[in-house]
Amino acid sequence: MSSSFCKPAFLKSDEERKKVILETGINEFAALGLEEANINVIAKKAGVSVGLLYKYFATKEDFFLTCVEEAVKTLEEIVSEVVTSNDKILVRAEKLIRTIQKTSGADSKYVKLYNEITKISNEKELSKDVSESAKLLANRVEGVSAKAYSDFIAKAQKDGDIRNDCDPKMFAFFFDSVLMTLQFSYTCDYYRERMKIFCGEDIFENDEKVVDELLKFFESAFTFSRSDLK
Amino acid sequence: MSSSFCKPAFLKSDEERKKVILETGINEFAALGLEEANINVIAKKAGVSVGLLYKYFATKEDFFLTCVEEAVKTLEEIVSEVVTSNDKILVRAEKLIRTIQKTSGADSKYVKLYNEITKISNEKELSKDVSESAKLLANRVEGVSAKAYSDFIAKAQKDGDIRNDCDPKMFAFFFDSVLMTLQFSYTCDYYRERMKIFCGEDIFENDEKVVDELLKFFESAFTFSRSDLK
Amino acid sequence: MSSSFCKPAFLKSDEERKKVILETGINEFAALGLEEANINVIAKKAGVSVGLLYKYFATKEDFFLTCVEEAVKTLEEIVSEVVTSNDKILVRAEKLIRTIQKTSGADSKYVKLYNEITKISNEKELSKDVSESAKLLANRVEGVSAKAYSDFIAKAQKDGDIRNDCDPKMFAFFFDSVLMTLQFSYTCDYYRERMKIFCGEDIFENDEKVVDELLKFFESAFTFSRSDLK
Amino acid sequence: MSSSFCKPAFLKSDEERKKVILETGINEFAALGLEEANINVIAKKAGVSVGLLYKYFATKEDFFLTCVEEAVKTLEEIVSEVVTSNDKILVRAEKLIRTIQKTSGADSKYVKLYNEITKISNEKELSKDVSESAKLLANRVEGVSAKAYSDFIAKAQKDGDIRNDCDPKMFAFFFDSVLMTLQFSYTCDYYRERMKIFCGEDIFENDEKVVDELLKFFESAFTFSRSDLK
DNA sequence: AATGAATGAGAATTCATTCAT
DNA sequence: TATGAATGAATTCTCATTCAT
Repeated sequence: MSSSFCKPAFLKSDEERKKVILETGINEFAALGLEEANINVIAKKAGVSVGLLYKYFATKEDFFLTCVEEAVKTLEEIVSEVVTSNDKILVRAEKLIRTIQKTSGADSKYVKLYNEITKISNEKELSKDVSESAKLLANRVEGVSAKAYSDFIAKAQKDGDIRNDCDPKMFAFFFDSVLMTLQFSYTCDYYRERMKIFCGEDIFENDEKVVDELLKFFESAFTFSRSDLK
Repeated sequence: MSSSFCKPAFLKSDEERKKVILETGINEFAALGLEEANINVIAKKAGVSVGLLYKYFATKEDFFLTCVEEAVKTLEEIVSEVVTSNDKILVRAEKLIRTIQKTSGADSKYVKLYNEITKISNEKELSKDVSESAKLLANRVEGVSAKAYSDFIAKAQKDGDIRNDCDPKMFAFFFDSVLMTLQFSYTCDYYRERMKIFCGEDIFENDEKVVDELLKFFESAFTFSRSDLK
Repeated sequence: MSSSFCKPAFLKSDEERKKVILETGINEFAALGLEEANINVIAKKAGVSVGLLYKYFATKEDFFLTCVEEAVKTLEEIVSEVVTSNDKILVRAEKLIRTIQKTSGADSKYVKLYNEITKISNEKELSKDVSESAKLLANRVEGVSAKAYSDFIAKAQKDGDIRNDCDPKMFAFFFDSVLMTLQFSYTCDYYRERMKIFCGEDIFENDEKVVDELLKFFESAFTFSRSDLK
Repeated sequence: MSSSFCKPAFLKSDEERKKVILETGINEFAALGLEEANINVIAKKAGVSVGLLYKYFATKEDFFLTCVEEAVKTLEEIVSEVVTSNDKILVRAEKLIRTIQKTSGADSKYVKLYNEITKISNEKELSKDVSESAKLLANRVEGVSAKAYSDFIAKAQKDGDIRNDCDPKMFAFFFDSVLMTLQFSYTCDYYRERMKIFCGEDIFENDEKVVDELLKFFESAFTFSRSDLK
């Protein structure tokens, strides 16, 4: 909420410029990571001087965090739009899947940046503050869906729509895990390759198949089992 | 097959030394990442000279890849042991989950290193070869499970054990996605936090609950649904 | 006479503003030195814009010199007041010592700035003009006392008050050296420590002792010796 | 004693190189001061790489302190040689004065560096450690003479050589103050100018006069006064 | 084979100075 | 006249890589 990683000067500055700086930052950090990205290069690409960047952000890390925050905000918006609808669970799942598939293009940088954080938080030697802050920021995305998912599952249980012998929170976690992995598969090189290995080289030309099969998987998972398996 | 990112000298050198060097490298790269890790520091920690390291590996990247290769080999072994058993699918799933839970300690470095790769493969500016090679290496881990899972699912379908209206490959992908995310949750800081958000602060003191719920989830997912959901 | 290192605009500006700017400058330069002091910070502290500062002074160095000039003026006033009295030499000495002891608090910045110059004038690489000008300015303080002291000593010799086998100028120099060092001891960290080493940790709580002993020293020095020393 | 501002690597390095590095550092720091001196320039002048300098010293400040330490050691040697002789006080004084006059040439850098410290210890914004350490180091020079002077004066009092109604410590302080100022006058630009103002333009071509007059001053100061002054 | 001292290009950050408003 | 946002050269420090021993 309180965007606390930039200096006041940044907030006061021109909207257009703010946008350009954040966008350039997000692009670079998403493409190269925190360490590899170069402040001087970012400044040049954004069409401002290094000095100005340092008027706006005390350190490279603060600038990074501000970019992450922006990316997270965007993701939150995308996610909460779909997540807070009143549709039945499978309808929502379908919407989420299709959003993930569409998002892969232009907005992939937000996901990539988010993915970058999942790694950074492990790194010792990085000032505790940076990794901790990055983690907290990115967790906001999870926060949105975690609550929405488990609430919805709980309600669906009450309505008798889905099995009631399961823990809504745990199932929400499994549900989100598949979707998050799918998200990465549509945006990050590595996960893309991984998905191809599992699903075949042409899987990314077959969006409908992905929707169908994943819905089947979720439908099944949430329903009472025949229980003759074993 | 043996992609060999090292110079012949390394292969010829003492077994013990090879082991120490790789272990130190894996530790450091897992803890700090490719950029942040320092060759001079690794050399010191491994008890050899930098010079020798450069006799063994042409570049830092080559050394990194050799470490990744080693980590991947270890993961492959761990995975294939469980994956290639002849148990029914849920028995296998349980074994995998318990392995993941046990592995979190000592062997976490292999997973962390594997996680590092998922990021690197996105990075432009990194010599194409490095990210490409890292991707290929890590994908070997997927290769093992992808094949095993989909084969097994296909067989289970034939046997009538599980629903036959689903694509074995796709389901194998979803299955693995949940497990991989679980794996990360037990080893990487960020995913750990994420799991807590979904499942509660004390989830890591409740291994049995995780096993139970996830098995329920999988059992359900693989079985015919009551199909009255909508 | 008015060496004027400032632009005409400064002279024309509001008295109050001039005062604030010089005071802030003197404070900062005294506390941090020429290099370490920051024009942007000074501007902020003085409540004016950097731009205005540059309307008033062509360079940081010019601003520094103007501050030095002001400090020197103040010191000159303090010094000449005491120095030009008509008292006997020891009475004057006592007044000087007591002034030094009292001055240590609020006006210490002038002495510190003066002390800063003693260093700057050594520095090559600094535009010749700056160090040269600083030297000339600060020497004005010396000028006042040098003349006063040697004149007085010469007169005292004529009056038979003090030994006449000594060079008034040289003795004035020795006299001033002790007083200047005392001055620094009461204002600058380093000299303070040095005085403690010589005179004991509690010397600064014993102003009277300092007065007494130093007067004894001076009295003796200026009087005919028993001459049996060897 | 424990030269604790450099890394072990420096101590292990070639004697000749150590000498060159310290000498270059002392020269530069003496000429330009801590802030203005440039590590890259020093490295070039010393004929080594910046990298190596940073192998030897963790920071610019540490390098500076090592140089100061070296300068102080040299000064201590010079001082203690003269100071600890068994001569009568005026004989010693003469030796000290002549040493100061001779030292002015080649060894002036040590004095200049020492003078630099007297300023640094005032500067806020400088890491406390640096100024504190510099102060402690330089105080060692004082330590040597403070002890020697007051001991000697006390002894001379017992022997009836000098007045016994004065505090040996205080008189030692006044004695050293004149000598220190003389020292600076023979080495530092500013004090040189100051001495000229007091003693005349040609004072530096008149070493004997300085010796004579200062000895007179000291002789007188230490002897019983005729006490008819006032 | 093995060492580790030495290199130097490159990156983050600062701050005197300018200039459009 | 006054502002303060913007500039970018310059500085400290890091670390992959080399090479004489």
